[in-house]
Amino acid sequence: MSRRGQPNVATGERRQVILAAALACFDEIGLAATTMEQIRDRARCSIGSLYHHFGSKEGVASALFIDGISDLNAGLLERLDDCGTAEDGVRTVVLHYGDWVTRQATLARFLLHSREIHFAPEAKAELKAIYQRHFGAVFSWFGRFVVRGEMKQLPPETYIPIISGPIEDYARLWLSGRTSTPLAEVAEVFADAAWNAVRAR
Amino acid sequence: MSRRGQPNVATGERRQVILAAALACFDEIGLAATTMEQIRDRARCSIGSLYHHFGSKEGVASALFIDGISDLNAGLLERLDDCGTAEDGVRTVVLHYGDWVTRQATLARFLLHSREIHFAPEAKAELKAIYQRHFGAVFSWFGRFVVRGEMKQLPPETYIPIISGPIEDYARLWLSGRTSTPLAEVAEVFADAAWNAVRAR
Amino acid sequence: MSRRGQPNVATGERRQVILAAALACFDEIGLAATTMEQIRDRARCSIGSLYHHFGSKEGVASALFIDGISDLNAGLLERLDDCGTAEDGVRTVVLHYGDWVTRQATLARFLLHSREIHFAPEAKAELKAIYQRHFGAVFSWFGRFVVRGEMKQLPPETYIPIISGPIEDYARLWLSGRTSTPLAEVAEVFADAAWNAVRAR
Amino acid sequence: MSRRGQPNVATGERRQVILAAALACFDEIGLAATTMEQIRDRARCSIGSLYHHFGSKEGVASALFIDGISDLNAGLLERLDDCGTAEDGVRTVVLHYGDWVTRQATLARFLLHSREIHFAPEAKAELKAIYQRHFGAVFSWFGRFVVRGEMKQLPPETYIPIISGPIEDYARLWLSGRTSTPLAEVAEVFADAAWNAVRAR
DNA sequence: TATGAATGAGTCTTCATTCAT
DNA sequence: TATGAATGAAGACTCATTCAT
Repeated sequence: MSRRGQPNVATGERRQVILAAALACFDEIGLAATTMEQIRDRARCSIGSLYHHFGSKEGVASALFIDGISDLNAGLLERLDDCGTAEDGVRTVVLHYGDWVTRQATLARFLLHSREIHFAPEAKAELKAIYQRHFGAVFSWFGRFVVRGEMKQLPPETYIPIISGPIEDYARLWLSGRTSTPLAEVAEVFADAAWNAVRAR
Repeated sequence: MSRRGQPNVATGERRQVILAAALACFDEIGLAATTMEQIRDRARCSIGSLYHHFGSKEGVASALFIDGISDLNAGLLERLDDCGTAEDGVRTVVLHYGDWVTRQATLARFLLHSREIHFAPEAKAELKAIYQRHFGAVFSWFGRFVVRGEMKQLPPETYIPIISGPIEDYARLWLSGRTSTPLAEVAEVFADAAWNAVRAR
Repeated sequence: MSRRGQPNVATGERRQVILAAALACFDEIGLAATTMEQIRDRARCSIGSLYHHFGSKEGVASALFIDGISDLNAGLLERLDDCGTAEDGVRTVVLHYGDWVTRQATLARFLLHSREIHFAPEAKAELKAIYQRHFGAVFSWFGRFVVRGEMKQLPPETYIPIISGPIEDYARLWLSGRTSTPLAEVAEVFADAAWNAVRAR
Repeated sequence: MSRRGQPNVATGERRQVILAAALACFDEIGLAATTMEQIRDRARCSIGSLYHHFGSKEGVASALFIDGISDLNAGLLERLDDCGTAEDGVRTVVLHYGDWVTRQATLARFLLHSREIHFAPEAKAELKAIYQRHFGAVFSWFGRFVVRGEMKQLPPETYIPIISGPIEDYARLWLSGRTSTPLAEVAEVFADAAWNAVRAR
């Protein structure tokens, strides 16, 4: 039984309420500094309920992280489906990231600080699988354009930093409140830069 | 020789010994999970000495962070002094970051996770001053090239993400061990991409 | 039976056990010098239980103080109910104090050193309310005798020191072991002195 | 060499500065909560100096207490010298206490909470000697009036509580700020009460 | 499934005291 | 006499987790 998409509404709702409460706490107080008691207060449930649904504090953080990453990834693949050209694809990667971070600012802030989370082996494995599936699909989508000579041939590990690095960096800036210009307003600049950096000449 | 047979370290040296010990602990165990006891064991000093020099655990982390950022910044300004062209400057920003991260991998890993640190108001103010001074100098260095039309005119907040974002993103990857290709080997790729993204055409 | 074979005490009972243990410790070791560990050892409960019930060391002391004062006050009002004359009332104030201190010597010793306790604002407010209610009742009881001219008209704040001061002073002496003559044996002397000091002539 | 009255002016001054600083700290922060560091800050001297003069924190408190008690006692004996009648003597005991507490309010507050001090055996012995000498002199002064039948014959331990208890009780009240009527204004009332309580009829 | 009182190992931090200079 | 950096034992308190109901 997978964690997501189960029809058990009551349970699923309780789960979501807890995750939302935890996210708010992690964001305001920090992951390490947040206590289960604080999550419980915010979720208006019992300590027992927390442990029933997530097993541990780390379990809450893992679930939040995995749900978040899955949503972010799924959205990209969906939009990539409608793209026809390399430029379209590259710009979509950048713009989708900008859109998603704007819509899910708090969750995005949490995802960007994942290194604080001590994932259990199980969660680690699940994450690895998710990443492999996702980046497999993305690379397979872009591969043909490199083959056709429409995109530069670069060391494989550098494509993602070059395309997503700038907007991700700006997202950190914006999410931490150190800049007031909305992501949406500058996303096109990063899309341009990304395409300029990887297009073949 | 001091009471328990340890060499009587000069004050400044003692400070450095503690910071090095703390960095090693934060890196291996994580900031939140590291205890003052562990730092003390590693620094071979007393708990009292730790508190005498840094006041609190957060004080140790703050000092480490400020020292690190200052070193990184100072190095860049020094190298920028020898640059004559815009391209030279842009490439130097990227390459210096790559060099520094390679040389100071552990410290770099720590700096990249600054959000875990709960800076005291004082430390916050000091950091702000450091950033303002540094970025003031950097922007003033590059400003003339934008004026002369040798670099694109972009929203000011986007230059740093566009130029440094990719190598920073790759640095995260490399520092976390998720790629084995050394930073030095791909740094030129990011330098090219950065210059391509900001040069005027 | 609970986990470690201790009888599963009712919540109220557990509270009382802790308070009794704390009182014994405070008396033997001193408030400041008593550690929570010592209280726990004596109460045969966990540290967590201590904090669950009282929140802090100061919380234990406050509760002990408030419970004690309440018991002392309640006893006086009860006995005052049965008094018909001013002399009866004045003597009862003195004698009840003597009786109570004799019966509750340890608790009395603790109450007489209240200034060591750092009450939280909440506890302070509760205490103030208790005092106001109590002294309001006592003054209202005695008021008619002053009006009728059976007791001297004195500055209001001096009645309590004049009536209770001597026996309280002696109680300090006796409780600290600096005199061996029991309170009960000299209480009548203080009752006489009190009545002599406030009766109208 | 006794602690008081030495002609070494410089040293004596430093001693007084420290004692004054300590008194202020004890009064504001509480004896147990005051740290040597706080005393040092207030006395503007070094930690080493503190230990040189008083040996320990408890040593500071003891010296303060002994100096205070000695001053209070000496003043009474001086004034008693000028008294001719029993009534004069009894009233003087009460009024001198009131005067002294008014003049030395902070010191008085400290003396009234002596139970917090953990005197060293030496200090304990010194104190005991001081008390014996003082109360010996006082009792010897009053003794003749009891013999002559001018004062009531009471259990010896009850004289002091009866005579001094009320004003001491009021002093506690006033020193703690729970009454605004100055001691001086009500001292006569307590003098009257004391004389009424012990005069022979 | 839900509840929340109880647990206790583990932290950070304090602070009286020492002693080489 | 004076200084103050260094020491480390000791304490208050936290909080993830358990489990009987």
